[in-house]
Amino acid sequence: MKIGELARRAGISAHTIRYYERIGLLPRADRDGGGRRDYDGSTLVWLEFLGRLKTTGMPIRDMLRYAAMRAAGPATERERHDLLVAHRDRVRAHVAALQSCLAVLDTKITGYASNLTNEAKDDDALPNQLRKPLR
Amino acid sequence: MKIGELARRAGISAHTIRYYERIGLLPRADRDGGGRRDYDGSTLVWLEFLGRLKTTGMPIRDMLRYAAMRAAGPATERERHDLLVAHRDRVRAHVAALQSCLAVLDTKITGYASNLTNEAKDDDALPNQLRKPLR
DNA sequence: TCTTGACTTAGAGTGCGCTCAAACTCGTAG
DNA sequence: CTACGAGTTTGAGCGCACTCTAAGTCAAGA
Repeated sequence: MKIGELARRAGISAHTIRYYERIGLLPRADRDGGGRRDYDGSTLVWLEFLGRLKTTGMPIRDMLRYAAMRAAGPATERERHDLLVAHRDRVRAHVAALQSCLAVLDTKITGYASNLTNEAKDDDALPNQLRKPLR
Repeated sequence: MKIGELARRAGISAHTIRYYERIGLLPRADRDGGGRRDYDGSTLVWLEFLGRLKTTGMPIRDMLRYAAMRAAGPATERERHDLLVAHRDRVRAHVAALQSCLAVLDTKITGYASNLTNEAKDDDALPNQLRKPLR
């Protein structure tokens, strides 16, 4: 698989794939006769996993640590486990924070919506000052 | 309230508050006799709301749009409502993505954990090749 | 043979959101 | 009076994660 196809399948740009290789997030790719990168399916699987880590907000330097451990073999499995557990905990906390923010957003949206409804229903029935303020 | 106290209470730096004022996210603050910024509670409330937007990943340029609408008065309420609804939808989608990533993380963590347990229990009972691979 | 398009490299540039520096002014405590 | 800490300004610098440029190579199709 050439870099273009891998990029398309992983949903990132070929530029980004080369960048990842440069910084060590991807191992140096095998080359074909003309010096072009040639990938197999395992790279796609790895990129998909990196995408999960990225979606969940892991910084590249931590992905590098994980990638280095992976490359170092099974002796690092405990460390890898611990890194993922710590990351999962952070992600869970972040999801909780987002949900609390969503509740605030819902409240505010409801406020705007009822205000807009009132305006449509009884536009001049109340002076502006008596409407529920929105902040 | 001086900028230092506001910063402490909002959980951001005074630098950041001045930066927000510079770019128009905060209105120009009232000054005391010596030209220092003097805030009332409403600024803290606004900063707290901005913090929610930030936590949920809204870029500053969208916060600026929202702030500009707020400053423009009640005529923009429908637009503000729509902006928040669009944002809420994006946040909900992001939460869903995070939860799907969390499921993948859980699976991987379980894989490492069982592998670590096996190693502790019957370290030499199986050749490495027969262990469940972890990717 | 010629053209097209995907690929190669090293390195420069971009956008975001701060974060800090330098040089200065105040108000208050000792 | 002096020292200190907290504030002021403009503008530069930073860390992150790409993203693009320039100049060149290569393989396949018309």
